[in-house]
Amino acid sequence: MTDTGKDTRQRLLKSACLVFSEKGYHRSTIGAICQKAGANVALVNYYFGDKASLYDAVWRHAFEYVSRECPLDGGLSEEASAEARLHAAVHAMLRRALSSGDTGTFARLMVQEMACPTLTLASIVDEAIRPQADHIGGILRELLAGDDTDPGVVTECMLSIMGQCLILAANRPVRSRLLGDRDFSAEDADRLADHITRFSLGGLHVVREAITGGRRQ
Amino acid sequence: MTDTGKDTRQRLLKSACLVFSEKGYHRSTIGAICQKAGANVALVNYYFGDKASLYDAVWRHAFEYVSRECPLDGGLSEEASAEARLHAAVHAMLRRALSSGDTGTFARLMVQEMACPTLTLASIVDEAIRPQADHIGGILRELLAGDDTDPGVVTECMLSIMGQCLILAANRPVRSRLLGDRDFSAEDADRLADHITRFSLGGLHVVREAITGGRRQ
Amino acid sequence: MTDTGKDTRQRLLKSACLVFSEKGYHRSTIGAICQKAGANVALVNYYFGDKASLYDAVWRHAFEYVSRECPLDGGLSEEASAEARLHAAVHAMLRRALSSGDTGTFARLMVQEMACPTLTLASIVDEAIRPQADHIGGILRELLAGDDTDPGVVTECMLSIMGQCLILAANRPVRSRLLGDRDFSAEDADRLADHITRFSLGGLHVVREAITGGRRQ
Amino acid sequence: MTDTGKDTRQRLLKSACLVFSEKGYHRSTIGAICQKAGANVALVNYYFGDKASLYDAVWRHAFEYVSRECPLDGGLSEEASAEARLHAAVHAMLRRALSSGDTGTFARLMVQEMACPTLTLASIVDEAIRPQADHIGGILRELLAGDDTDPGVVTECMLSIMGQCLILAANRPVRSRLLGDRDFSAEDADRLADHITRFSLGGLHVVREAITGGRRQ
DNA sequence: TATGAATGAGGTTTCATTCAT
DNA sequence: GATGAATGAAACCTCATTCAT
Repeated sequence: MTDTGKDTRQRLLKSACLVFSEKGYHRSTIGAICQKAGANVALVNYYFGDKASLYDAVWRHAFEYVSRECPLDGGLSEEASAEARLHAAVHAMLRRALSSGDTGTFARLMVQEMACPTLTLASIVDEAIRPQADHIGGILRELLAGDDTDPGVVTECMLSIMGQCLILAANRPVRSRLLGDRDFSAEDADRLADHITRFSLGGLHVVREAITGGRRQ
Repeated sequence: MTDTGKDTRQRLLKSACLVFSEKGYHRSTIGAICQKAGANVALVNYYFGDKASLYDAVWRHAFEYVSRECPLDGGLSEEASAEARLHAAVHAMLRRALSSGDTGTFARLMVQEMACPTLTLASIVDEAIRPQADHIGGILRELLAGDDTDPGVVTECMLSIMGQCLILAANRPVRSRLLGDRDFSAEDADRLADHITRFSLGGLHVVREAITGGRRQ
Repeated sequence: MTDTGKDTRQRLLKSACLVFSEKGYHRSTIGAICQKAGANVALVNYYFGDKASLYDAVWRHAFEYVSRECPLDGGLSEEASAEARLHAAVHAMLRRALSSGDTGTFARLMVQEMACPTLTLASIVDEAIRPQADHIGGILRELLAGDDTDPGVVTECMLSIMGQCLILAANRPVRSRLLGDRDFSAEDADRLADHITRFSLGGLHVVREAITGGRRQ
Repeated sequence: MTDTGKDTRQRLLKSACLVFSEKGYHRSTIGAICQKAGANVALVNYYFGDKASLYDAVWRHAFEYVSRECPLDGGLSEEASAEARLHAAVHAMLRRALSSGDTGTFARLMVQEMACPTLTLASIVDEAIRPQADHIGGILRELLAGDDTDPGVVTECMLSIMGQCLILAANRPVRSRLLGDRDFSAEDADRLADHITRFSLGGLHVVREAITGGRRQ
């Protein structure tokens, strides 16, 4: 019987993940979260303090979950080829972007924050987003000109790649209205990962040519 | 001659453009919009009917403004090369994404809708977003395999390109926290347009190889 | 061109008659009245002072109109039989109750006041309603026991008759929902006047029997 | 044991009965209802959802109360004479019309709806008003020509009787201004019921003569 | 005489939060 | 741990009225 407490807390957290990631912080109401969890409205404050702290807890949960279930290295060792590791990272980002359950929470929260930043934003960027950007950056340096690569170029290429992935995390209503039958779902992650990896390797190839070509002259 | 009347309406519209594009529909309050415009709260109702209709007016204004001041064809004729037209379209999207004034309103509203769609979404997509997607699609077909190109491939490449541009329209706080000194501003539009165009042409080259190479064999 | 003034005033008054009699004082808005009249909102205050004074003017207009077009004596001389004069009064009240245009305004305003009295109520009762009640009362005294009739009995019978007429002035939605196909319209005034007169003469006969029978014993 | 909870809901309902039946739906404000109940304005939403639902609850309450405390059959069995049952129905309607407390709420709400129908009107007519009209109609058929009676005649006579009762439910201010000392109160219900029953039986007698006399000839 | 603009008050509703039990 | 009740702030909207022209 001591489990009821933990259990209710978990139900609230799960419900909050769904609601916050779908509607964003401000459109979400504590009432809706509690109703979906079958819990009393006062319990959010009991377990989490207030709405903002619940939001923090949701972020932490989503980050831990996705880092564990859907890591950017895809299980590959550091010795795998840069191409393979890029494919793994793209694939992971796409699974995050296209999933609807727990796996998708993180990417959708990110889209929400990119539109409407909350006070939580700073720590989110520091703890969750920058490490992933650095991970991609490391792979890109290998694919470009090694450690000597101009950091500005790395940043540009990183944004090129993350942009291709993040646009797919935009809310389903927009995408399905725009794309109609051709909208994507989680099953398309493999195919899209192939496309984006190939497209990006092509792009990176040209960028590297420009760099090293310019350097040799 | 008097500063009343049309002037107040314009001030309200301008203020609403700023507030809506920065905070999104739901977080924006009529009170804040009117305060910034130096107008009574009831005037939104007087001039626009209600909050939703004001939002519609803001979209229309932003769309007209950006279509006029920052068109995707960049003033190029239809006979220009596909590469040049792609560069023009990317350049236009980047100026929209990175500008802070009226030019930037449209892209920021789009990011807001991708996170928190409103009831206005459907007509926005139909009237404003799809034509632009089609414009890019037309250029891409030329760069790939002509009118025979698999529509699915065109869609994927279009998303690759729009994704690279849209990620830059994410709210400034997120970007500057992540990128620090290397964050971009409107002055970087030229350089970034060069990068994204080059990167994308590299990607498209590989994609076309895969298509036509596969077909010829 | 000096006619525009009077003309606008008249249009406002007419429009106000329709709106006030349909919705009552409080649900009616100056905006709706002016819109129906094709006039600016400020003109009500210009011509009538404020909403309450417009309402007063409407009452006066409706009372004068109905007194002239639909008098309770129906054009009969004082020498006509009491039965004929009762029929005329009932007929007039029914035409007022069932008409939809100017003729119907007075009765509908009365129903509104009976539900939601306004500050105008007192003068309305004194100037418009009591004279009519007295007119009916006079006829009834003739049909009962002459001038000796107990005033309480006259009042009771007067209410019996006016009640039968006024219930037909209740708003059309209620009646048509309740009565369905058998709801009444202005064309039924003749038939209903016959019914109510016959019914009431029957009732008055019994009441007189009770009075005079009791007196003789 | 605490006075909170159910008690507050009841206080709100009671207060709403008073305010709605006195002023009608549109003139009544949630603020006034809550103030009279000593409750916070948000509690209407908490207990009833919104103003319209509170109004529904008031109707239901008033209907149940009056059906229980003041039924049209007055406790008489179906075998009682039609005259006695008519007297009971008239007596019940008058007690409803003249009472000031809970018993009077129903009739006063009805007068309000007859002047300013709300969206609730349709269900009110169906659930509360039509059954009562049918009850009277049944008695009238017995007093006229049995089941063969022309339904139109039954309707006319029913309106004659209900009209005599409903006019007494008109708001007190109107009546007392018109009648002065002779205005009625709940204590007059007995006497008025006698008058209206006698008056109506007289009227019905004549109507029946007209029907059956005409038929026999 | 007429108009459009502007204002302030008041009404309904929503919501995060707190409290007593 | 959990609940229902209660609160106050804030948001949107409506409307009568006033003002300058």
